Amino acid sequence: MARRAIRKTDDKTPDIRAVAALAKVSIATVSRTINGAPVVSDRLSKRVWQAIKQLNYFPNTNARSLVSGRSRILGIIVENVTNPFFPDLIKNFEETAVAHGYEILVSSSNSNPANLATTIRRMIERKVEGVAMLTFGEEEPVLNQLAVHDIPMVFAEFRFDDPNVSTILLDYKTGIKQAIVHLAELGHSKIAFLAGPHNIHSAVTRENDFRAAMQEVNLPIRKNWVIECDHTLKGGVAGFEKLQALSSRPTAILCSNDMTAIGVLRAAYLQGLRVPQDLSVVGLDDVDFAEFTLPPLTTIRLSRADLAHAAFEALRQQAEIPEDQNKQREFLVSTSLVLRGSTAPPPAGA
Amino acid sequence: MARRAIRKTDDKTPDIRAVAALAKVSIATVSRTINGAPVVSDRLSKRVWQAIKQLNYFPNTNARSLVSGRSRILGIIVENVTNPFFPDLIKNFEETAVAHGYEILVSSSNSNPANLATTIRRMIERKVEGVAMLTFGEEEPVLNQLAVHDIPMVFAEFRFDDPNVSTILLDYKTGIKQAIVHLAELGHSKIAFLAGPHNIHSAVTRENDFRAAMQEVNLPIRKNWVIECDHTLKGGVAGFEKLQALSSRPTAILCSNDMTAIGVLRAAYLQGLRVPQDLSVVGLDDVDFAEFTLPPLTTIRLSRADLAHAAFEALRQQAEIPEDQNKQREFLVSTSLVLRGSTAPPPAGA
DNA sequence: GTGAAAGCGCTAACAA
DNA sequence: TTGTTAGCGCTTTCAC
Repeated sequence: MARRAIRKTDDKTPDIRAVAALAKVSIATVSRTINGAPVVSDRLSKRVWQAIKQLNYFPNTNARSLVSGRSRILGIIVENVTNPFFPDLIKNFEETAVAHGYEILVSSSNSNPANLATTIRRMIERKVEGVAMLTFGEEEPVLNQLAVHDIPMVFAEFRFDDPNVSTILLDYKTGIKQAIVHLAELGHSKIAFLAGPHNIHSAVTRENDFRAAMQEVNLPIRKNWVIECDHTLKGGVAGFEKLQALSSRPTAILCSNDMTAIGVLRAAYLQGLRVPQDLSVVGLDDVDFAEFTLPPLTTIRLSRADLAHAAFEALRQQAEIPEDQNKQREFLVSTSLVLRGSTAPPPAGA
Repeated sequence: MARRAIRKTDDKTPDIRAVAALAKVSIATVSRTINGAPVVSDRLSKRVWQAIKQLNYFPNTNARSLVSGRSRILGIIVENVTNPFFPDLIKNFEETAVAHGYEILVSSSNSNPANLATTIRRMIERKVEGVAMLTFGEEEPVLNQLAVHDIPMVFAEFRFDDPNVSTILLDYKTGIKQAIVHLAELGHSKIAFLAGPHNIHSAVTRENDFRAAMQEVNLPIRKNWVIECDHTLKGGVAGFEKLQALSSRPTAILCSNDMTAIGVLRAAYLQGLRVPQDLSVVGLDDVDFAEFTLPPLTTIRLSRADLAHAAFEALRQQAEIPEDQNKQREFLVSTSLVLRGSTAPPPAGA
């Protein structure tokens, strides 16, 4: 109570009224000046900015949001697994958002339903203006809850016919084709594919694109050489061991993601197989440390920056473009091969 | 305008008044129920929760913050370099914060002064209740700006005598001592240290702790074998090459951080030196992919989870414990050696 | 072009 | 124990 009284007089952080008083204008004029309303005269505007500086005034975002109904906060939900792809995706999304004056709420939901519910609640309570759900699976529960609250959403590889929902399509085809061509040009014809789990859209798409690319360059696809793994390092190790157990082995392995490829690198090393001399390995994602592996991993880059930008842009349009106008509802993110040290011509005898 | 009218009647998101009306109580009772005030009778409380569920009501955080003066938002500022230590630190901080009902604002400030200013502005405008500045340097500008706004802060290895400021002390000594003892027990006596840049407190501390540990186990410190690097992979490569250029070379290298160690791994590999048979390497940090390097890196773990917890706890106490009560102002985070595959006895002839 | 005044949805006195 | 009411700091009509 005493404290309250003191603050009132002394160290109260300045509000819009204090600025108005100092600039000898109304609070409406201060508000207009700050928000760049085109009507304020230069004379008053100057006085206002001067007062703002003098008082070291910061507008209160809460009050602003409360009255305007706009929070300038966006949510992002990703898988919270050990895959280093996602932290980097969040970082890119955050940077883009902040550059445009938005804040972000990040979800750590471990594809655990209870966490997901909490996440959604957090986002609704903070009045997010849009949610990017970049999980490559399990979109439905989020979709349903958020739709009720009329919150724009963007998904990856998941289409839904609602004006509030945008989709980012990932063009794996281009990068995968480049990788297969690269391998073929090196002289490989025995190419295996370590696939991702079939319950994830993106894994299935990647596998299909591998098959298509192989056919386009007229290379045979051996049934034994396409193995479902789980997008983890351990899965890569297991996949590699299955391949090694075969009597006829591939000279090159394309992996559905980088973690799988890193598992292959590890397993090959332990078995005394040299990469790339004895075996070529290609990943997909281009996670940050793909360049730090030994040898540095040749991989298909799925740019997190591009993906993040697309997600942000989709949400921004939903939030800022009036309902009756057309907005882009589909975005395409491409991939491309990054050559590093894990590919070489097949060994002579192979 | 038409839209406004429609929303007003039909699809307006329910507010506290709607809940009160449906439950036939006052809005104060609804507020008390939601916030767990101990005075509400079971009878009314039940009616209120029922109404909340029925209307699918979510409290508006903006309104709450506006009136209560508490945002339940914390800020975190870290270095935004390629060092993978930091994203993980953020993730841990975020998880802890969310678990306690806080949101976080992340700074991407690249130790660029303009970005820093923007970051601080963002945080002040959103009324953060505390800021964790885990940059290991450049604390002063933040300190000064935030102090004016009476915002609690926590720093790493940076003490400042203000009731609003807490400090996290990092006990590198324990882990470094363990590493040196480990190496000595393996038979190494020729141990080099690839230091971090001397303008970062933590780098200096690490180097001092290395020197102290060496003395404690009675091992000589060769001047040539302590080299200032820059905590990057490239710096590690350069440091290794300087060591190799010497006529007398170490059999083991302790690095000031993991990125440096990974550079050494890389450079050693390219020179045909086998780790750990020909050379033992130890890192410090235990970044996520230290276990994915070849060989997996033996390193001194500085737990990001512990650091994040300490930072959160420091801020939480500042925010929640009344001014006149004592709060913990110093926190200690320890380190410990993690044995993996990059250390072994020195080669026979060495 | 500018100002007065009405709330945005909620919490916390204060009254009953 | 419950209700009434006064704002929190701001944006936005609506007058002037």
